[in-house]
Amino acid sequence: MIKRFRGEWTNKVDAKGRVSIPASFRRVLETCDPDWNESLFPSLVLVYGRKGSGCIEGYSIRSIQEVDDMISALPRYSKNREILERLLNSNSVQTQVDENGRIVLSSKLREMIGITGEALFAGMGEKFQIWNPNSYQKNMLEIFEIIKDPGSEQRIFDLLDKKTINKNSDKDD
Amino acid sequence: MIKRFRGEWTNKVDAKGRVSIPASFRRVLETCDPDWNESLFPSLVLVYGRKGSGCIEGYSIRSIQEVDDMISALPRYSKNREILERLLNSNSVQTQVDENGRIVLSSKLREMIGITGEALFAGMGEKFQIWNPNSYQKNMLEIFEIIKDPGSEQRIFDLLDKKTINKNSDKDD
DNA sequence: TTGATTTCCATTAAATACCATGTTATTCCT
DNA sequence: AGGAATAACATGGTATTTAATGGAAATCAA
Repeated sequence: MIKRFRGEWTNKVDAKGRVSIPASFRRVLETCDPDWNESLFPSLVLVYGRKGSGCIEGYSIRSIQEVDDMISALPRYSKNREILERLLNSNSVQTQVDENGRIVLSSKLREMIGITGEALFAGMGEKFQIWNPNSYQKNMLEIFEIIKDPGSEQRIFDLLDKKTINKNSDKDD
Repeated sequence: MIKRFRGEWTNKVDAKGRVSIPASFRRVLETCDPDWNESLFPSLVLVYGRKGSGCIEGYSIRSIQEVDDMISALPRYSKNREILERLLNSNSVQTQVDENGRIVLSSKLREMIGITGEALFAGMGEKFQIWNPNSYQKNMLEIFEIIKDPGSEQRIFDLLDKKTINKNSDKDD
């Protein structure tokens, strides 16, 4: 059973905004949608509220519920909760994969991330991202810049070391 | 029960990218795939994101889950987590051994490590690596260069001494 | 009615399943 | 222990299925 979004896939976006969700991503959406069964098509949530990010994020139903639960755990009338509700709830939309494995990106969403003819899907474990391919390439270059120094790359991979994870996860930004 | 990937094996890669997984590696993949039983074929994850490495890394399901769990333990929207998701999730793909014991290396993957007609599999304990045979040979030469000085070889093997492992693992790079 | 959105159908390129063969390794029997 | 029978492996070729995508018909909305 596939449970995590993996890999990079580039698909065409037509004039109506239709784009295929990579097949392997659909398998994840299916297993992570509690209402799904083999005769219907999985739902997902698109979040466009992380403004600086330059991409749209796609969540499985199970995954967005975890985020929702964390928001719900915050004090009900706190300013921080209000902000998170705006960025993750107001600025998002629930949709459903169609019978051909596609979703529709509205013109509003396409303009927001500057998508014209192609969309790049990047698996990010519990969620995925949709990018303009050029923007994605730039973003990857920024990441390689960050880890260019072997020491800093090692520090990041050290986060995956059992002995150091607790120590380091505190000061991780 | 076989638990670790061991040994070096060279197998043919055909025009479609099909290549046999060494039989002993399959035994490891089987016992380390929680969904596996004798009537089906084990899954695995190929990671191509460690750019400088020159090889693709293969993980059993159990092995990649340990990595995934540690990533999931990091703060959900942190920069470090995003970097690790990119290197280990975006730059990876889940696949399954077929009934003949083969997997398919896509042309993208083959180009990435410069594989044409043959692939060398190197057991690395909890994971394995796939190399162009020539690149692998060069990599081994680099390793022999590092341990050429008997003192430095000894220091590395000293890491396997129970009394020194904790002290040394901190500054291990 | 007309413009936009959604459903349905068709095509083709790619991925996957299926079948066959030679070769090596293992088992079993005498 | 020797040799025959059997099983497992690596690998090549072919057939079938699925994915991605374009276009048309149908539905909805203003």
